[in-house]
Amino acid sequence: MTQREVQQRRPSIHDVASHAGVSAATVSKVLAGVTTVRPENAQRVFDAVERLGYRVDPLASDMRRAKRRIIGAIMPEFESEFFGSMVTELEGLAEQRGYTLVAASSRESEAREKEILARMHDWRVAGVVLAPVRNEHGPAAAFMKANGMTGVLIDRVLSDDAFDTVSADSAAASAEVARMLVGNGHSHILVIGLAEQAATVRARLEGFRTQALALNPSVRIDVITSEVSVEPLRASLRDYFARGERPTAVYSLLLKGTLVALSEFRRRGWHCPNDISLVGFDDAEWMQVTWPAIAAVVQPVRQIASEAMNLLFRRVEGAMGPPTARLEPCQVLMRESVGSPGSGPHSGGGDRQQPPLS
Amino acid sequence: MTQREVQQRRPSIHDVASHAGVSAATVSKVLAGVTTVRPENAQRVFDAVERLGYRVDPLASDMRRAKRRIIGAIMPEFESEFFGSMVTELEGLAEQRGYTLVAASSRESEAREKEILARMHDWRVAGVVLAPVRNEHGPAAAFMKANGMTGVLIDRVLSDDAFDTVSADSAAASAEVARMLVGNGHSHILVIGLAEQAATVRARLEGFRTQALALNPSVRIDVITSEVSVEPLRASLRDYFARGERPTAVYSLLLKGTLVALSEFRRRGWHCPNDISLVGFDDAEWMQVTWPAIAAVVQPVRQIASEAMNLLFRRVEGAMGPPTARLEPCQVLMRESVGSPGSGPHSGGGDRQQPPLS
DNA sequence: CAAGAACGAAAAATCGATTTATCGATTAGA
DNA sequence: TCTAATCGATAAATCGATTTTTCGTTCTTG
Repeated sequence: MTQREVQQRRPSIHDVASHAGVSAATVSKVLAGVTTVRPENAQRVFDAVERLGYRVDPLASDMRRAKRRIIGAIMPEFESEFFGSMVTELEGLAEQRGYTLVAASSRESEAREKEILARMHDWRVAGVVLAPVRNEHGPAAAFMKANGMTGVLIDRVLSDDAFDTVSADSAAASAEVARMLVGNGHSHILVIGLAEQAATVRARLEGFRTQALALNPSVRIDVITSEVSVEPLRASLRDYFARGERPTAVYSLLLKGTLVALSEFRRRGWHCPNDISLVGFDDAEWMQVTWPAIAAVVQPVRQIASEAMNLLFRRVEGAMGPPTARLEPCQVLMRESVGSPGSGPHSGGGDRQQPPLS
Repeated sequence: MTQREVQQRRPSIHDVASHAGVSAATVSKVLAGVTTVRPENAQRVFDAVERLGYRVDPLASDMRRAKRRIIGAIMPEFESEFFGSMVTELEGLAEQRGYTLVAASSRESEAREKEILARMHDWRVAGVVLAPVRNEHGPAAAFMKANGMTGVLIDRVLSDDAFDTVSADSAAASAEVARMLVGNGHSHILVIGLAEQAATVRARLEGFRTQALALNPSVRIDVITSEVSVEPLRASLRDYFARGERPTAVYSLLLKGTLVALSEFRRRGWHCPNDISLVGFDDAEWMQVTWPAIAAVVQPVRQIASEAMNLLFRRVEGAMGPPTARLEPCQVLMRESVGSPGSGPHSGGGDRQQPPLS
């Protein structure tokens, strides 16, 4: 009966100690790799660990430790490929260093973001990777600052005076999109976006505008943005087209906008690239299999995740010095959704074109 | 100086106790809502909590407690909308009950799945929501059983003799797809899938086949599956078409397959639904904005998540009794990618059709 | 050979909570 | 009036590890 009860509950460090005939402190030292233990005793500890199938309880272990081996990750959402793979990467990197990642979605709400952060602070996480809803000046970053938390800000940020930041080089990528579109002869381009406040969205817009005007000073760039959600953006876009505006290309500053643009094109019976060209910031798996394939800016998820974790652990280990602001280069994928203006609906070369067989 | 140090480190229950002039045990009781405390003392505790900004340390709290308030979630991946929103839902539901969710991706590997599970067992999680890579008979479920862990299996499962299971009603949804396709006159249908071993994929196949044959005994159903990954599937599909096989409709049993099918259609210059019809299991946001919109089976993510958590917490709270196997109904969305066979490439009514304005 | 340094391991304190045992004061009952 | 029961609160034990302190041996060294 006692046998059974002992087997029910997981062995603790004391069980290992008594089986090995040493003290719990010695077991702890052996497992921590301290060398001042007699080899004979160390072997007995290893044997007991093996026999009992003992594993350290990370919760109890973190209890005594100054820095708990937990990393928090807060993303605006998990539904998109970008943040989904971001969490996957972060989790893998945390695990590699023996840390546990606790991830939560702020669901695009700054209020929720702060609540989650408070809860992570309760857990006394060693560090936080925060992808803020809006930008680096939100209440979440302020909370982290006020409570002396260590963290890294990613994605919708440019730079901060307290935290390291890592994001895609939006401006450079947008400049390349400008070269692609203006280079193809487009001189009336619509840019759509959400939350112009977000530093990166502004960077994308400015990067695009500057480069486009440099290449062709007479290019016309219309901008439609919405603060709140996608629906107002959809309404504005609908209005814009209904007024008779006919840009030859659309550059969407974010994935949701690309979807909105596509559905509005659908609604009006327009085809890419014959009737209008389209480029989107943020790539997704489906974009290369649809007809036409959608040109897109690919964000370097792995690099961002890896760099963020490197910076974070440097700070966790006590590194001082001014915060750094990293920009990771993007890749711009030219695809069939971009053509030259004026190749009209019946000029061929559009989505009816037969792709080469391998 | 001492002032500052005190402010550096977060207040513990003892700090609250001394500020309130009571013992730590009393503070604990007040915060737990025990009523045997003099109202006067309770008030002083609340005041001290307020003044110090005290919050319970969940790690220390869970230390003493028998059941730790941590739930583990293991998904095959985070990149897709389905598992992404699943994690979001699960996290919200866990939070509602005061639990912390620790999520990890098995990256479609059973070996990794088991390792993650072992690590969650180390944390002594109260329960686990496992979406197995293959099915309920994998090593992960065996590990949970062997170690007396409580958990719920979701998505790629049908039923189990040890754990409650929750999944989409694949068979019923597939039967509806069969009605849709056969009802539209299709008599040669290709079904593609991955990992036929997965119980749900088999259920989808059988649900489809049974209903299709019931409606038209002479319907021809070809099946292409691949065990390993998507690439062999793509190769087989390419072979199949190269041999001159010309089904009039394709039913993909999973999202990856839908993408593969679309890209193969592209490669051959085929259009939906003129040249071939397409229905996919699993919906995604982009499917309704592409041209044509892709008909799809929508899985009830919220219901699955909610039911899984209900069942899990029932077990966590000690409920006994035989495991249940829930099937949540899906919704089948008819879209433009499905048409009638024989309406040939030049018969109109396909992806060139002008959608109604409004 | 005795004092001191070095070494290895055990004992004890600690982390921050919860829970159980204990204790003093008040009230009830005999 | 004295004992027993009740009540509220405190002290102490506990969870499972890590870290610091203490202690007994052995090895140096003057």
